[in-house]
Amino acid sequence: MKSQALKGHLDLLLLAILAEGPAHGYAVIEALGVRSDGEFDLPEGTVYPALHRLEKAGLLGSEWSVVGGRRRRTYAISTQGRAALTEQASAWDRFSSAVARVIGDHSANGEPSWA
Amino acid sequence: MKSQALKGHLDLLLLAILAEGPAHGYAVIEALGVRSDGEFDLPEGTVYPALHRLEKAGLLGSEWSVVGGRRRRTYAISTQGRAALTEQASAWDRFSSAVARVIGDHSANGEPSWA
DNA sequence: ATCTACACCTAGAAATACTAGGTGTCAACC
DNA sequence: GGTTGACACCTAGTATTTCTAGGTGTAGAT
Repeated sequence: MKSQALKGHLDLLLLAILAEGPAHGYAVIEALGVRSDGEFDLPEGTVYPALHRLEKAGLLGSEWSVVGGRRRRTYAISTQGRAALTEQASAWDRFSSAVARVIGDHSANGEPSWA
Repeated sequence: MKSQALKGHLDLLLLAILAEGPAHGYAVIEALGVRSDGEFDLPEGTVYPALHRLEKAGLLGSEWSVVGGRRRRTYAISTQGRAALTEQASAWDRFSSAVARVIGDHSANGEPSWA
């Protein structure tokens, strides 16, 4: 817990989207927007470098293609990526319920600890 | 949403702890550990600068004292800080439920979008 | 005397996410 | 024929956050 207890969660989101099937970067951004009901409208400058990072880490593979005259780089999750997804999803569960415990429970208003 | 959609959540945690009553830095770290059931065991180098930042931003006030021969800096949340807490708590709710929507729902496995 | 817990601090490194540009294709519209 | 907007990719540099790795000093117990 001492190590990066408050890490970012973008990798988890990207892996989750790609766990449903291969997609290219632009489609990943749109899927995140749709699946989050508009909460996530991530700039390309955030997502593309992250995809590159995940590919370099072996969690994704990619392939170029041309569709309708436009080139696309389609990413697919790897076995390692699925393992990372499982791990990060459970880390998210722990993290988010810990946050809930901290911010909820505003009832225990007895003596302040500093007396 | 386009702007810092994935911000860190430390400020929220600190404000939530201090909303229950004033406390000094070391006590805040311990309270976070206890309230999160050990999930958050944050290094001092993470927490102290964050408290300074929040004070500079006007969300906290602080006062020095000496207890048992040891000097302490006790922080208290300000009115602005309470407003920020309310705002950040609801941002957290939106954020965490959006994450849940993205990583849950692994059933819709129809045609991949890339055809 | 030394060690641990308490209690504070900072500088610099590492990582993350964003801004702000850039390239090029295609379809629609004027 | 020219512009505009959606599609689709990219990177360099910046801002911010968080962590590492030290440092100082008091008090109490061994």
